[in-house]
Amino acid sequence: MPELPEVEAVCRKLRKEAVGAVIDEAQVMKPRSARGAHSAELDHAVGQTIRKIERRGKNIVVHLSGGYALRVHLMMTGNLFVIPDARLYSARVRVHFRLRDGRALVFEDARILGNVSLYKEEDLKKALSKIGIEPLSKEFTIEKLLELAKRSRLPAKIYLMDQHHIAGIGNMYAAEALFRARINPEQPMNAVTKAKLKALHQAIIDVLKEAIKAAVRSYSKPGTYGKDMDFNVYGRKGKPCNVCGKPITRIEQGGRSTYYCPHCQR
DNA sequence: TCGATCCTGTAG
DNA sequence: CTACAGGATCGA
Repeated sequence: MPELPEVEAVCRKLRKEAVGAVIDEAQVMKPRSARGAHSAELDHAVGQTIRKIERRGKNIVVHLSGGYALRVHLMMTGNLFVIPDARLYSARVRVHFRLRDGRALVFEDARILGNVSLYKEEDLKKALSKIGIEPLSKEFTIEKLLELAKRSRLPAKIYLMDQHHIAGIGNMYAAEALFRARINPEQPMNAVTKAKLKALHQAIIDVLKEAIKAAVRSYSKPGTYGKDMDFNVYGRKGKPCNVCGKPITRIEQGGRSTYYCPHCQR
């Protein structure tokens, strides 16, 4: 499920449903799903109250009483949500928190790539400090992006997906933002013109905000996974560009697919 | 900085 | 059957 907008949608829903609940039991079905450096045993979550839900990049942070916090990363196929009856959970649930009111907070993850780990608040802060700037925060200004871009020769697409610089952008929205800013995904970040970086700054913000709206709307509706938003380039290999009509190209960057319009993005 | 790797599901 | 998947980490 995850790029910033989808993670944001998950967080918003959890804020309504999970805050105030008390965890009575923590059950790890797949040990791989509960690994994590510096993480404490999940048992420490038992007896604690869910105080607050935050998002940092693509991470979900569930603040608990007692100085602990859960960090959840959905990776490719994870999801975190509340089920009405703790006993009725799917086979894909990897971590299960039974709540005192009979419900459960469950981490579902088909591919077992994501993870849930418990930290002491202090340690978590340290762990998350390596993540880059939040693109929807007021700190993410044009000047900030210009300054960041200057320091990297990474291809623009790889750069956008690298969580150390800007947090929360993944394969789909990186491609979309680059298309809107007319930037070639292979162009080194420090070689992108100032005008295009300005356009990119706005494109990132617009794309993410639109996607959050779409994700919130479609979230909870089954079968809408991947259909939050209409894309100009992502997944459209060979189809006509919405601007110039020439075919969209697919290339590989860092082992991932990149879609773009070679005519519009130079 | 690159490539392999972690896993399973699904589309072609 | 093979190719590919909205992600990140690790070692060489």
